[in-house]
Amino acid sequence: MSDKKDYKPTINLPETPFPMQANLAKREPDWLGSWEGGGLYARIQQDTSGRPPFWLVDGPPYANGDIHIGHAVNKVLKDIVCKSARLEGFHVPFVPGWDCHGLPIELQVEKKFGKVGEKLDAREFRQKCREYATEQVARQREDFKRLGVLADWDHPYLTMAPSFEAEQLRALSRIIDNGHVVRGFKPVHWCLDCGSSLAEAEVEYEDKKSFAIDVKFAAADVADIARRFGVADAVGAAFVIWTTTPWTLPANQAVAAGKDIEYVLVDFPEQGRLIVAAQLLEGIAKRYGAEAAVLGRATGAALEGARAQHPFAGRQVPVILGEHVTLDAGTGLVHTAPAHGVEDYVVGKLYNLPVDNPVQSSGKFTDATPLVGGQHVRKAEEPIIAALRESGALAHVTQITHSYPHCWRHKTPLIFRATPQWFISMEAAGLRPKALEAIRRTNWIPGWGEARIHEMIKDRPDWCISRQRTWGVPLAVFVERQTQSLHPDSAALLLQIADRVDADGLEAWWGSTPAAWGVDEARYEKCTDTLDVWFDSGVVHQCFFKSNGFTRPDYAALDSAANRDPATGKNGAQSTVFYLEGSDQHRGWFHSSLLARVAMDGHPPYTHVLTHGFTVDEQGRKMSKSLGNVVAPQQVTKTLGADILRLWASSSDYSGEIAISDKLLQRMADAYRRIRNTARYLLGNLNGFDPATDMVPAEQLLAMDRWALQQAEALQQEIRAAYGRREFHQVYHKLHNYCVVDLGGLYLDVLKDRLYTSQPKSLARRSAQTAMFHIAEAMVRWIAPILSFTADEIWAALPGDRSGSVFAQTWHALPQSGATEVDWLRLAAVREAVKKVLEDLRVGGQIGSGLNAEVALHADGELATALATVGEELRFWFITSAVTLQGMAARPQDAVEATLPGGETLWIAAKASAHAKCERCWHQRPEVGQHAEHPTLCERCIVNVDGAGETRRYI
RNA sequence: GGGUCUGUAGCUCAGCUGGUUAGAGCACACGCUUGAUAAGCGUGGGGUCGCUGGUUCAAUUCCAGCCAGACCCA
Repeated sequence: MSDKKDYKPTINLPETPFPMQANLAKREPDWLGSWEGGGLYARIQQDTSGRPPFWLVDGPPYANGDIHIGHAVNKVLKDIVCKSARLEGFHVPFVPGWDCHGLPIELQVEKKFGKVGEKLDAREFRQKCREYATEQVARQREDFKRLGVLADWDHPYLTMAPSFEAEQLRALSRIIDNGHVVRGFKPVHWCLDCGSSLAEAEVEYEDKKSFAIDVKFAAADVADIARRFGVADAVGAAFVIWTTTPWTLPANQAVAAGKDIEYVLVDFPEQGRLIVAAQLLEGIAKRYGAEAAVLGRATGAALEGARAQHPFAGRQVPVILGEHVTLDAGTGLVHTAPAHGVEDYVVGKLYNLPVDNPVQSSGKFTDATPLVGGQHVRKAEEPIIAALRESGALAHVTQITHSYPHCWRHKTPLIFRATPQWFISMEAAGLRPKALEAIRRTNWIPGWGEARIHEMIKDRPDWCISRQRTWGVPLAVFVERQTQSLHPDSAALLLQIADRVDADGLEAWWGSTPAAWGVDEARYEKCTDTLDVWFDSGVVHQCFFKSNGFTRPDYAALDSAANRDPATGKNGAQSTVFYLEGSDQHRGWFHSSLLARVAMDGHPPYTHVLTHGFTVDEQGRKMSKSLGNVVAPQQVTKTLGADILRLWASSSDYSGEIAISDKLLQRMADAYRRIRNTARYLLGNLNGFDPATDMVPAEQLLAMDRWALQQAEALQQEIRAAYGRREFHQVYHKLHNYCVVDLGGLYLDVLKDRLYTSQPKSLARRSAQTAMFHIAEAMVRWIAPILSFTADEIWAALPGDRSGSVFAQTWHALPQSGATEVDWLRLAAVREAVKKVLEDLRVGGQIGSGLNAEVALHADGELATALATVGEELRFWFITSAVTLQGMAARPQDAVEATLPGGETLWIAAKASAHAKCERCWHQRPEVGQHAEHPTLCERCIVNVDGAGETRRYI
């Protein structure tokens, strides 16, 4: 045996199988496999079944195309909400859903198999749509799963499931029964190429070049006009309207003026006497290339009721007042065709104007239409303009380019066309005020969501729920042939139909005759419309619970005073139904869900509604293929791993735009490594620690360990609060800062000496391990909602019983160890000051490691007392070889003054140690070389190696 | 054009009801360590708080306008 002893084996270095390299992209799929194989979701639901419920209702993505980063963000945020709610002690079912009907799927199927009636009949076409949607759901489901989203993937809800569709018809039955459904003729976006109306979401705005014409509507009674303008003579006077849709002139029913706008009667040399808005006269004169003499003035209000001659239809139309009349462009007088414009329709209703619509579904004018009878709308404009010119009614013509609605499929300009449609009326049974009240009782996160949806509901027109499509849930009602009104037993019949659909699917309706339902075929016909797909998803609150075997939440109870926070008046104090979607859904799903539920029973469908922003690139631009800034979630999971994507999703304040780029993701990977390594270090030092036998009681813990646990407790409260506010970026920042600053930069760094050099089973080491164990127990839960894969991996590596899943746990109860007599904040401030002084020595080349130095602190008063409490052990705090404490007066020449944040000052003198370095603990101590047996060790190391072990009290 | 928002260091975020030299972390630079080592520690530089006015003794924080961006609607 050599006389040189090897002390390395007496050092307790961290050891753990938990790898430093996560290799997430490669390993996550294996974990997923074991989650699925072990029926993790079902097991957790079972383990947590006794808890109060927390419903997160999944807004169904549309079953078409692969998921993009926006889908990923949305589902991950939902998953974080669910997982954190479980930690908070709730039972949280998370059932994913898909929106399966609608036009985009029809288009995909058309592309593959042709239009309905070409190669496939409607029934076969629907079957193909169903197959297509099924494939899409399967694809999207795999991508969502890959993100680590813990949900009931084996039992999703589908809007095309017969049980869902049946329940949807029952919902419609109730809404009809409550008197909300009305039939109307309304102008809707109409695609001349589809030959059908379009949903709002199917409309795209693009630039279009249009004729812009000024048209004269001759005054019908010039004496009346003269009187209104206070002039003697108005012979030849004409109202001038401006329009960019000349084809709508055949349907003109009025000229609209602004109530408070001032109009002038002017005389143009060639055009004659014209009536236009005073403010716009200058521009008009420029347009006509002539000067005009003002003859008289009148407000719009004074013109109401005047009569004008339609330029070619041979009828007189009234001058009416409309709030939509502006002075932005034109003449201040607006051509009004109720059949071809929403505002025109609305104002027309006030004045009881006819909604006569001369345009047929084919896009051709009816034969009876003056001037352009039988012609196609697209070919009608030039003849109309020519005729106007000929009759002298055309004051001006030009072309302009403006933003105009287009069909998203054909990219062709749309028209507005009044068509018979079914509506959920905002007024018929008081839906609007009820909905506005329901909004007030709902928690909107962020708070401004309330104002946003309130403004939308306040102004929105009736909800058109009828569509002329093939792939959808039928508007299964019967209509009287003569009057085109609903069968009086519609609500009851719908229930009957729903039961058949439940059993046999939708074809039970499509293939049926009225007689099959006991309806008189001579008098009633089947409505062949489908329901708007927004109605499908809008009744998820009714359908999915039933279709998936859950008891539906009691919406009345959710909306009752018992569930209301008396301070805020908001529902959800006891029981929660949570919706979480992108901010576009204020107009979309939040909106449709609200209207549908309120129409059914007057209650909001949710207690909490959270919205997030959209993803943009690092320069704040939206993602687009042409910009090449698209980040695909599939690519991220394949390269960096889902936990990196999840960490990114959590790191950003989602209330605004959420930026993503490869660079940002790389940053997240760096942050991830830091968190992972912190966990790994904790695990490594728990080597040999069995909580069942080695745990140190709280009151015996060393002071610094108790302090560390207090910090962890304080942080846990902050993290819980942040999860509760759903401010996940706060969780991320707090967690990361904790790992970097509190643990890495302080506690764990200082702790190393004790962990490594004290005896394995000593109180000194067990105390540290106890604290680290609790910190790890707490931390694995903090990160579980976000870094789910990593949390599971840590969970498995932690000592103790791990038979349950980390996702079924509640927050870790950290031991209440009580305050310590050490003033840690002061000590931390002094530590910072010492580090600066040491850095000066380092830069000067006098020391390398801090252990090369010894420090003398010169302080008085409370600060001196605070330091003296810890005394000798301060050297561990600063990670230096020695620390001495003296009064200010005794400071040497080279001492450096330091001022603490609180204003206290002290002097710090640091110098390189002259003593030999202990081979074992690396402290430079005078005792090294003094001991015969262990000449290379310091005193405490000798005790640790050969004796009873050193005693630590504080650090 | 209307509704609802957003704009603090290169990046992600703090800055409560207006009040001393605007804070973190990351990134960056320079060191240390080699017993968390494809790790860890320390020190340091970096912001006219979107712009312009206004209120105030005092504004990143209140008001108005403007600019840029997002979602929704027209």
